Amino acid sequence: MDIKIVDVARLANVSPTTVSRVLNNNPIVKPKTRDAVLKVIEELKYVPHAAAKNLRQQKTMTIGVIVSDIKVSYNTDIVKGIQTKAYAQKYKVVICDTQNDLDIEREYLRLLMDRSVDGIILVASLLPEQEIVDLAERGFAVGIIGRRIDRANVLNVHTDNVSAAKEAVEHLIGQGHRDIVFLSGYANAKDSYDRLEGYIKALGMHSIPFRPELVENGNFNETGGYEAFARLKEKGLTFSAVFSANDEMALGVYEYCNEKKIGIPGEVAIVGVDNDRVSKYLTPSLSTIDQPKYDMGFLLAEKLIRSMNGEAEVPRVSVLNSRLIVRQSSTTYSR
Amino acid sequence: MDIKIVDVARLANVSPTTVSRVLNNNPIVKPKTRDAVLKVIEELKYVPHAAAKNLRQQKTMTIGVIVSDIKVSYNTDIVKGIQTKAYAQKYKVVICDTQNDLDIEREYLRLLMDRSVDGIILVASLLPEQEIVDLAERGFAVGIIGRRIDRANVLNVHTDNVSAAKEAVEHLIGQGHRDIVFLSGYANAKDSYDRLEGYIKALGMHSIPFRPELVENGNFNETGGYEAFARLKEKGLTFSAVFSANDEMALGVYEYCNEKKIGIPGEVAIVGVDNDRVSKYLTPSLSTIDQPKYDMGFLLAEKLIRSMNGEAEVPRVSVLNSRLIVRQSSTTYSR
DNA sequence: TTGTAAGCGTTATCAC
DNA sequence: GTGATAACGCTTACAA
Repeated sequence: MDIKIVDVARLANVSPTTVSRVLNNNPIVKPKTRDAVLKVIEELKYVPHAAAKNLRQQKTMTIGVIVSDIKVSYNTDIVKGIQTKAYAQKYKVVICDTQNDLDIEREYLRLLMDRSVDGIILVASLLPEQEIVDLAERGFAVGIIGRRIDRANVLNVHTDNVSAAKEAVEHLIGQGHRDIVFLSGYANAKDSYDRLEGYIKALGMHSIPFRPELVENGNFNETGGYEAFARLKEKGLTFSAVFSANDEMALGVYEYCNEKKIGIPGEVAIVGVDNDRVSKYLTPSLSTIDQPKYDMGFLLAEKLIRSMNGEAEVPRVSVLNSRLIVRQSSTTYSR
Repeated sequence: MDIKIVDVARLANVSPTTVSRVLNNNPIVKPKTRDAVLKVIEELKYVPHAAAKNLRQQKTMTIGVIVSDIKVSYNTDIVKGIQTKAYAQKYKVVICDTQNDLDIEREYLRLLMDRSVDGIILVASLLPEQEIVDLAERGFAVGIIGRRIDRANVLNVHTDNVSAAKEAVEHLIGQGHRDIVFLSGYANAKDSYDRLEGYIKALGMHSIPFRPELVENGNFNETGGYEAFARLKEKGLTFSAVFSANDEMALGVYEYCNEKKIGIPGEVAIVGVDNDRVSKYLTPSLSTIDQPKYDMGFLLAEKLIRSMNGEAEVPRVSVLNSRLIVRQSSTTYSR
């Protein structure tokens, strides 16, 4: 437990420097010496002390990932992508879960600024854009996934929410719907705003008037979706379809419909966003927009690592394509 | 970015020691000095360097959690419990995802042995018991969740798998079933073995002969469950119920039944284990054994922190109760 | 109440 | 090829 490099050095009859060289695979050491040292390391079960190494080298080979909620499959899929790239490059990954709380997110950020990580990735971040920019300006390697942001030194991978939403709504229109609800997320979330834009565009392309009363906020979670849908119903509004800015809120709609015996998709068709793990298991299975979550994580990790390694020409922003997965909840002919 | 304690000290006209005292809330510093120092810290946006601090103090205030798969809700629920306790005590949490690969698990373990964490928690670990014991013997603070293990210096929280399985199977028997399949996990998993024991006990208590041909291995995953169930069906065995050692495998059974139009619970009743996030969304909803995952995480984190702080009398092993959640998949009268 | 100086365990630099 | 030595940035005796 408290064996250090000098202990190894002593037992192997070499200097600490040599041991260090062996540890770092410096090819200059004579094979014979190297083997002797390795034997002692094995014998003593020596493990280098990370803090000492980090202090001396001023880097940690670790990436910090700040996630809104580790239980959401959208986030974990992204994390998987990050991990895969990171490990391949010998980077470790530290995951921090903010529980969707902006203050906790800030606290974590401060925590990670102690240089225990070489770079930071934000997933589903609530942080105001300016604070992210500040971070970058202070010299930290920062990337953000899922949210569109185009600022100096901030790496970004996102999907085109506008056109994805448009595709989803057009799909509903194609199924014969004209009165389509839009369930939005937090008002301040750009994601949500973009989806609204796509929704309006789709309506416009088919000459369907935009009815603002059909837009309701469900705060991106199940309960919020339930309540938003309940409000719409209780107002007595007429509509035959729902486009939900994420699958979680759609779950709330399912629940409400179950309780009130409202048939899906017969009486209400639904399309969500995120392709959450549960959505394909629902009855009826939920149509949704699938984002290439894993790839987004992988790609941003790659960008970040390249930029941490001093590469100047790392493309700052990448846009990946999402795709509509049509399942039972939006198709009248099946079931 | 590279502001250090001396820079703060210089600007505040004090010694580095005083700055350090302010940072660590040492009450001995005069309020006036303290304020002056804080102002400079703020001004310079100084953040202490973790590696230097860790090196000097020989601790990191970080707990490492090694998890089999971050996508499985069983794991994330536990992690949430760990986090909550840890953060309350000012500990950070590092999550490592082994992707159910024993070699990756070993690699992570080696990584964490560099003293970048003060203690290690294993969740759904595949590691042979002896290796865990070795870890503890080398002086690391180690805890393991979900798997029963009673060895010196290894902290443990688990549930009583035997009686939980017994309860589930007795529930099925109570519903009139006598020919009950047991879908097991990896052969070497103690968890799975315990559940088998409970299964056999329950049969015994109701004088139902144990039929070994009704036990099939599904490797704890969806595909495995599908295939195991298919093998049973193709052998032409008769049975009216399935007890699956986890919910994932039950998903496979659902899939098979869907394809072959086998009615659940009419033709086959099913009970799983884990209360996975998806299980309540299935149709029919899946009866399952719910373990207090969050509490398990919380409790083990508490044990670990206490033991890292040198408390001698930390109870090594705790057993929590799981409970049967009866849903539609095992009750003939409903739906 | 504050400051001086040593030391945590590595690795980088420079000799040999 | 190998080794002595300084330095990374902080905390903690001990002194003042």
